[in-house]
Formats: sequence, C-alpha cells, structure tokens
Amino acid sequence: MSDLLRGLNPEQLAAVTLPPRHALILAGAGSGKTRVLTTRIAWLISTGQAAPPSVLAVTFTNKAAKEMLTRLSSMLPINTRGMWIGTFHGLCNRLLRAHHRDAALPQLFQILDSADQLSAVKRLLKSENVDDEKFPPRELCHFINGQKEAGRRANAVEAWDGYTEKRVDLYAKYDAQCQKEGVVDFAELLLRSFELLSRNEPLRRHYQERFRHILVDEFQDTNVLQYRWLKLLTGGGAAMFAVGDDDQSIYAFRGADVGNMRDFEREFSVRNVIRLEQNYRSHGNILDAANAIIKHNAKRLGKNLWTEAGSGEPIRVFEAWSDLDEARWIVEEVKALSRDGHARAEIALLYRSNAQSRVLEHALFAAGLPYRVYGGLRFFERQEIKHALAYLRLIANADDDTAFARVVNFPTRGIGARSLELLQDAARAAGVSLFAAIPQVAGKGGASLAKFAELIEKMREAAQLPLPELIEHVVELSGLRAHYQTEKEGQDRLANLDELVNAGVNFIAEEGAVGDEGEQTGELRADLASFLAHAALEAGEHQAGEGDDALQLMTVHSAKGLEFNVVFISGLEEGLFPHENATREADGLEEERRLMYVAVTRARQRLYLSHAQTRMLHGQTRYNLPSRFLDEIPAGLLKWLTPKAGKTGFAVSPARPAGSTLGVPTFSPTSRTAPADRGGGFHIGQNVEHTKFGAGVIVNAEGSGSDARVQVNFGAAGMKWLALSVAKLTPA
DNA sequence: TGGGAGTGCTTTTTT
DNA sequence: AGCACTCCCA
Repeated sequence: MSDLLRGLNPEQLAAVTLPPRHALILAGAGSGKTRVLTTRIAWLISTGQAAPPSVLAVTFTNKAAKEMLTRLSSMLPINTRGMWIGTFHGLCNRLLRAHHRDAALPQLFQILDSADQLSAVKRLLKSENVDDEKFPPRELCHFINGQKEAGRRANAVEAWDGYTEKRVDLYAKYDAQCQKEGVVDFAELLLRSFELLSRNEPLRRHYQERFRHILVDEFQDTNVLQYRWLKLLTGGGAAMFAVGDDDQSIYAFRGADVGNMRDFEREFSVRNVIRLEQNYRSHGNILDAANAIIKHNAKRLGKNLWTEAGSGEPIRVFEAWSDLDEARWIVEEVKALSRDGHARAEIALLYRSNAQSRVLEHALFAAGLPYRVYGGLRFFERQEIKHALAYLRLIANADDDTAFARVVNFPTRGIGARSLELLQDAARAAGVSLFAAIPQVAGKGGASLAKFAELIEKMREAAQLPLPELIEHVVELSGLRAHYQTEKEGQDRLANLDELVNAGVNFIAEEGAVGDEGEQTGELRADLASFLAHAALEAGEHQAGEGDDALQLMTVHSAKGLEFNVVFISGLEEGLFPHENATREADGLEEERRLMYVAVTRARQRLYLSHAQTRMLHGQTRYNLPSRFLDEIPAGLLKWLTPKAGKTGFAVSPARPAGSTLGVPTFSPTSRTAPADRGGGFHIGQNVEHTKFGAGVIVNAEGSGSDARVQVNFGAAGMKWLALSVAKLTPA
C-alpha cells in the first residue's frame, strides 16, 4: 500500500486518501489527474474501505476508461471485473441490457450512432410528409438530443412558438418510431436509464446500495442529464469523487455544463475541494503563458499552475505572409527538429478547425514528411462496415428499420424507391416494421422483397455459428464481398471487411469470456448484441497511418488529454482562433480562451505559435489580424522569429520567403511611387493603426495618388473604407 | 441504376 | 476551394 502512495505530492496524497465523502478535485493540466483517480480507487480497495463491486467510475471516452483499467490492474493484484468502469454510455448500456424488460426494451435492442439517428429522422420526416427544408434533419437531431440531454421528454418540452411545437411533435414521433423498432440513440441510453432508475424504486435502491464510491473523470464535461444521473445514483449515501478542470471545459457547445462543478459543490455540500496545481508536464515559460492567457477569463474557479522544472526555452512566434508560407515554415522547422533528434511522433501540429489541415498536409506531403491526421472516419463508421453490421442487426432484430433501409437494396437487388414506398405504406398501415410488412406486398411486384426476406431468414439460420464465422457468412451471403470485388476501389473495403471478421475474433477473446452480470439470461446471441453495441459505442480508432514515426496533426479539441515534446499552434488569427462565430456568443470567447489554454498546455519542452497575414478560406483570401491570445502572453516569454511589425515605429514588410512570386501592390498617399517603400506606403495585408479605430489590416485598395482609398479590417471595430489623404492612418 | 452536373455549406465532437 | 448531397437523364 505504501508503494501505492509513493511519489505523490502532498495535494495528490491528500486527494487519494480523503475519507469516503464527497470531494471535488480541481486538477490543472498535467497535474496527474488520472493518476490520482486510479490511485484513489486502488487505495480504497487495498485499505479495505471498498469492495470492488461497490466502485463505479465514469469517463467520457473509451480510451480514458481503458487507460484507467490498465493502470488499475497494474496497481492491484485483484481482478477489476467486479467494478463498473466505463463511459456514461457504456455503463447505461450495461444497465439497460441487464434490465431491458423493466426499461421496456427488447433484449437485443440496437444502438443508433449519430449517422443512424440522422437517417432515422430523415425516414420519419418522409413518412410524415414533413418538408425537410423547413425542418432540416440535422437541426432536428440536434434539437432532440438537446432535449434529451436536458432530461426532457417531448411531453415535458414547453414549445415557445409554432415552429418548436412542430419540432416537439416530431420528437414524440421519433421516439415512438425508435420504440417500435427497438432501437436507442446515444442520448436515449442516458435518459432511458435515468428514467429506469428514478421510476423503479427497488432497482434504484439496489444500485444506490451497491455503489458506495462513485468517481467521475473530466467532470467539467458532464451535461445536465449526466449530472442528474450521478445525483440519482449517489442518493443512497455513496461518496462522489469528481475530478475536473473548469479551465479545460471546451465542450459547452455540445451541452457540457461547467456549472455542474459549482452545483456539485453546493448541492452536495462538498467540504473537500483540493486543487492540484503542480504541473509535471511543461517548462515554466509554457506554463506562465498558459496562466497568463487563462487569467483573462472572468468565470473561473481559480487555479494557478506551477512547476519545479526550469523556465526552459522562450515560446517561438512566427508571423507568416500567407498560410502557405506558414506551412512551409513549419515544414522547415520540423525538419530541423528531426535533425536535432526529435522524434516526429513527439511533435504535434494543432489547429482550430479541420479546414486548416489541408495546407499543412500539402506542404508535408510535398516535403515527404510522414504525418498522421486525427479525426475523420473511424473503423466502424466506414460504409462497408456499416453495411455488414446492418445485416447483423437484422439477424438480431428484424424490426430494425434503419438497418433494413440501409441494406435492403445494397448490393442492388432491384428493389427500387417505389416498391419501398409501397412497403412503407403497408408497414405504417399495419403498424409493423418494414420487414414484417413484406408478405403484404409480396403479391404486387414484391418478389424481390420476398427474396430479400428469404435472404435474411437464411442468415438467421446461420446464427448458431460462432461470431467470426457468422460475420464471414453474412459478408458472403449478402453479396457484399462480390460487390466490392467488382468495384474498382473495393480492395480497401474488402480488407476492412476481413478486419471486421478479425474484430469478431478479438471481441470473443476479450469480452466473450467475461459474461455479464447475473441478470443476463442466456438466450439467443447475447454475444451478437454486445458485439453490435460495442461497434456503436466504440467506433474504433480514427483512420491514420500508424506505426511509423509520424508527425501528429489534429484539432485542438482532439489534442485534449494528450501531450507532446514539441507543439505548433498554427493559425493564431482573429476570426480563426478565436473563431469568429464564437466571438459573437456570450460565453464563446471564454471557451475559445480555454481552448487556447488547452492547446498551450499540451507542450512539454517547446512551443511554437504562428499566424499568417493572408489566408485562403472558403475559396477567398482573408486578411486577418493576429490573434488576441498572442497579446495576452507576456512579451518577455516570446521570441519573435520574424521582426514584429510596428515594433520599430515604422512599417516593416511582412517576411516573405525568397522566391515568392506573389506580387503585393503598394499604395501611397502621394503620387510618389515607391516600389521599395518601407516608410509611408501601404500595401494589402499590411497592419496599420488608426487613432479612432485602433489596429487593423489593409484588405483592399482602389484609386491612386490623392484618390487612393483603402479598405481596412479593424477587427472588433469593423471594416472601413478610408481615404489615405484624409484618414490618420499610420503603419503599425 | 449509376453517373454527371448543379447546389449549398463550411467550428469544435464523443458516445 | 472542396466536398457532400440532390436531382435528372440516358
């Protein structure tokens, strides 16, 4: 046990060994949050204060859950099986499977991922004859999920206008459709299990008495429903140990509510609030910069990171003329780092939005530097995989209309839109699923449909096979294999289908032996259902070239929780980072700033910041001012790799690489033409200063001589046309 | 039924 | 600009 606690700093030690009462741990970036969480569990168990089955630990991502399990099993000699450790969704799934009857769900209920949900909504709109221009399916999904995440069923939503009234109506119909089909979306997993526990008293008591220790990771990311779920489970006197960092809350846009941290403190009368402020990750200058940035936020619980490591290198800042130049500079810098012995995998390129990755990728590709992009399609989201899974879903539950619609005519088997329409009408009239309605249309040109039904029946007969063979069989029988064999680009898809069979093998090996809670009754293909749930809940790795030593490219959001020796944050421009959409929302800017804080604290040794004066975005060139976040870092921490404009009191042309062919027109308030003008002339892209509007950048110009006018983007003060002969414009 | 042209959107994302 | 999605025609 003393081994367990060795090496913890006083605050970490205090947190780990708190008596089992409610506690809130404010854990700064790089302060050993995961270590505290896992050690806490290990300590509770090894001191006999907790039995494994009394522990419930929740995370947001599967990765975090896995990490916790791995660390725990290396700390504890016992097996971790008895504990409930997983994501909110994973645990809710477990709960609903175990009590599907009480939750009014079929045993083999299926889980809709976001794409499935979208197509289910589209199907609903069609069958309800609703104009999807007026009610965009995406927006409707968002609305429904938002309501569910706030814990509201359709009948509890107060419609504030006619439009919303209709949306609420559609919400109700959507839920009815899901119920009929025996499917459950992500938000429903949460809401349904919340309702199950709140309505079913014996069940609630059972779990409240069972879980004495509830631990929550990334608490700042919980939404209202998740918080209520936790509250419900702790209702029997369990101790809640929440770990989070309000400064790293970057998911408010999807419903996360930092307010939960304050609410928790208040509603649970939390007396134990511990701040972990010692950072073990970054050098001093990097931390100072992060602290300086986040200080500009007003709504904070308050925390200041410090380190025992030296201040390290200054933060390097680069001002590029264009996004292209920025990318080229990064390439050169990365090459130099490589020569100095830095592993490429230890270097990350971060950006605010995915659109920015293209330029970077082009440059990296041209330079032959291996890189890896995070984000994008994941394994279980690929179309060939989803097709195969849809067949499997139909085996498990033929009433799953989403799966049915997906593959009824894929590969094509002559079932066109009009026979499907007929089928849909028949199904609706009889109040049954599409599959069940097939016999009714069999007479009228439904021969192909009948054949499809036969196909599914045939697959079901094979349902006795072990999972991997069943998958193989389905891929074969469905015609998917044959289809991709003839398709030009089908090779990768075939390989992925083989990989799916493999996934089945692995799944059996890893989970198959586990066996779920006692409630599980050993009926038909529980393993198939849990494999499908696994596919929906854990979409697999993001596609990326793995293995070799590659540069890491990702958005700041996906970098959360990761760390690198060297970090580049590119595109630090007003409008981009902070994003312009965010600056309009009330708390948007603070969230952007937290995002910047997360980005900066990813770096261990070296941090690069860069911005470009010109950037191609959505097909047009934009002239952006440097991000305000650059100004929020004390100048003493920065080392400009390019002469900073305005520093010397007169204009300095933006750095451009030799050989750049970009012509930059120069304008002058006098008729004097000065091609090499570095004093009084102005050019597009130049930073200027106006006595009233402040700092700006020239984005356009017209006329010449005394008629010359320039358009200047003053950021917050807006866009202005100014006559150079009149306006008091000085180079900045 | 499949492809080609036309249209519109474009912050961040896990489950 | 680039991509996803729709629509219409052969």
